[in-house]
Amino acid sequence: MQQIADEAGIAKGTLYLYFKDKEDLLASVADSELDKLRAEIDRAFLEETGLEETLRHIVAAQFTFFEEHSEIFRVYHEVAGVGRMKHKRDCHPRFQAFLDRLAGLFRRAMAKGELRKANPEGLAIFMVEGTFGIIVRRIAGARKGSLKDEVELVVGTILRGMQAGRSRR
Amino acid sequence: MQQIADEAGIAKGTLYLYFKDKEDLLASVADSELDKLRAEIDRAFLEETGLEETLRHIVAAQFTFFEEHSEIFRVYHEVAGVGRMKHKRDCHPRFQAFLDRLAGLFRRAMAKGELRKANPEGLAIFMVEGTFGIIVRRIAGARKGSLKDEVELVVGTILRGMQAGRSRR
Amino acid sequence: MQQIADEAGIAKGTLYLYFKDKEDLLASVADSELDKLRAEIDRAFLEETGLEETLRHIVAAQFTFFEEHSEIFRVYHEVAGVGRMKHKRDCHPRFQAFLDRLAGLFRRAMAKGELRKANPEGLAIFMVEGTFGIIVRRIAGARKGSLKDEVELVVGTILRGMQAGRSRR
Amino acid sequence: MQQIADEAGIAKGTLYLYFKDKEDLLASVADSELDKLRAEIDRAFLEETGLEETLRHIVAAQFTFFEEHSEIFRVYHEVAGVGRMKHKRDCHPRFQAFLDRLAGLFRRAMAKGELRKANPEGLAIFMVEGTFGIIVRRIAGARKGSLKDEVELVVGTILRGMQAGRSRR
DNA sequence: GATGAATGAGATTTCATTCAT
DNA sequence: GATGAATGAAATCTCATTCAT
Repeated sequence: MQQIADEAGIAKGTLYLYFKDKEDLLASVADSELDKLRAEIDRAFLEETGLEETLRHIVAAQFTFFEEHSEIFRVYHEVAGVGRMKHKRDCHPRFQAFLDRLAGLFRRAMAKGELRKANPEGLAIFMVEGTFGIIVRRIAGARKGSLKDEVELVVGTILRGMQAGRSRR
Repeated sequence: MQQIADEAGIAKGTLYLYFKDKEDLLASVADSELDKLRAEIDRAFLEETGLEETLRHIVAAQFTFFEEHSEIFRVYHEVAGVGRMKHKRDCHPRFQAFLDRLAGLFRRAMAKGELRKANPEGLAIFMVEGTFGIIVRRIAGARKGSLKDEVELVVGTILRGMQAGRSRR
Repeated sequence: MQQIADEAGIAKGTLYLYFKDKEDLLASVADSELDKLRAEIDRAFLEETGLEETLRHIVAAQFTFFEEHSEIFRVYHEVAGVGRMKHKRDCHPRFQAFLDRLAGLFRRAMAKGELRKANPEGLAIFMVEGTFGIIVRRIAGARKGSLKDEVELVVGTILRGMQAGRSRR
Repeated sequence: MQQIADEAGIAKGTLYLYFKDKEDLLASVADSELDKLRAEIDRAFLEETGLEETLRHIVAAQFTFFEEHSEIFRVYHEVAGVGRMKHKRDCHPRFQAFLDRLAGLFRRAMAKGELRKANPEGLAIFMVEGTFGIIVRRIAGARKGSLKDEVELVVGTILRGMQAGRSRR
């Protein structure tokens, strides 16, 4: 809490004027800042640009957002997904909602025959956590390279896989 | 530590007979048990069954091992990869070695033309962390389904992607 | 630490706001209060009143200070000289500096022919630890008697010894 | 206790077959080994060689004994004199007895006019603790020099003091 | 008797939370 | 509202002591 207050440039006690406790703070901070990311992802889901563009939009939004808000990523990761599931048995409702929405996107694409049949929830988790794995390493400075390439790696792999001779339509 | 001791049915102080401190305990527990997983993954890397079978072997080994050692996964995840990178700036050497080896496998496959050109380290991270995402949810009880299907989801996606009309050779 | 906190009328945790750890606390407490004693001893060394008066001044300062700060003596003795040498292999730098200064005083007096030739460091240690031995017993209540007599005992013995017929100038 | 057991070449538990608890062990160990020193000091007190030789004998016995039993000195110092007075309010009965005997020696010498009048208990404490101060530093390796010189420093100072022109009878 | 693994009370230290200013 | 010194519950760690083998 001291560390958070320091970075925020306010006093430790002041935090408790705005947040009930630490958990509330973590959730709220992530929540409020993340609204920008959520808005962007919302837009991705709503615009009717087809599966590939939608995925590209979502993944690019994540890379871009956390590139500029690396402090938040730590909190987000702690409170939202895998990090939280080590304490509680579920992930954050908002995060779950995002996963569900992504799974829904996959499910519809499977129904339309755009994607082959598979477990849509699993695919959503796989893509999102895999993406987070790459983001963590970027934040730690262990990866350079353009965001564009990272996005292409994720979306290209999910859609077309890595097998040669199948990569371009 | 008290909690760990309680679960182990021994006294708090007893833990310190076997481990220097908390960090040592976490690392050691994971390390010793994980040797079985490492051995299995070693075997996967060494047998010459082709890229697809090797990947399948690795991923299946991970799912199977953590299915039976779910307690370890928490520790492992904390000490090895993403979890650790939130405290330190690098991941565990053994984990990094695994990532490197996997990246090497990808790199050679790319050189041979089996896989299309991409960033092999990024691909390794993506696959491993994505897999862990699924494992966490299985452990939490949020996912049922056969291990075979989970493996197929991961390996199939990595190799062939999800786009319809490209899934079988 | 609990005991110290209790006596100070504050909470255990509060101690750690002011001191890094237990050792720091012990050293600091002794250090800060001891500045008064150090100042007095400094004065003794600096005023040019001759060997005998200087020694009398130093020894009197020690008796007087620890008479009024008996709590400190315990800490001081633990952290500074003999007490510390049972843990570490040296005594506290400040204490060593005091011993050196005293030895220097003796050395110069020997050079001038005021004192007979002997090992000045040994003499300094002997006088200081001997003095501390008496102080401990005063603090414990095992000795009454005027401070003046105690000082006379120490300084008189060091300078003129106890042999009869040699005691007065 | 582990350390003590190791040095003794027996198991920790075995210590408790012979000693009730740690304090008992420290006291007993010191006691039994110290019997040799006590015997020597007894001899010093009993032989009728005059004050100076008696003191020389006592001090030499202490230097010699602790030179060869430096491990004991730590215990002895903790359990007997100044060290103990930081916990309890008195020193060890045996140590007190030694101090009393030494003070008695001084008192008789004062009565006979061999020593000038002073506080015999204080003188005993001063001499013994001063001697211990030098011994500690020898054990720590901070002092070299012959035992003979150390003895001479102590006894010479006590009897004749350091003032020039008074040193030899 | 001897052992040393196990114990647990107690010591040190941390840190989320409170509250007087 | 804002502050940060103070708190104390809980965490980590130590070590004298016990007891099954």
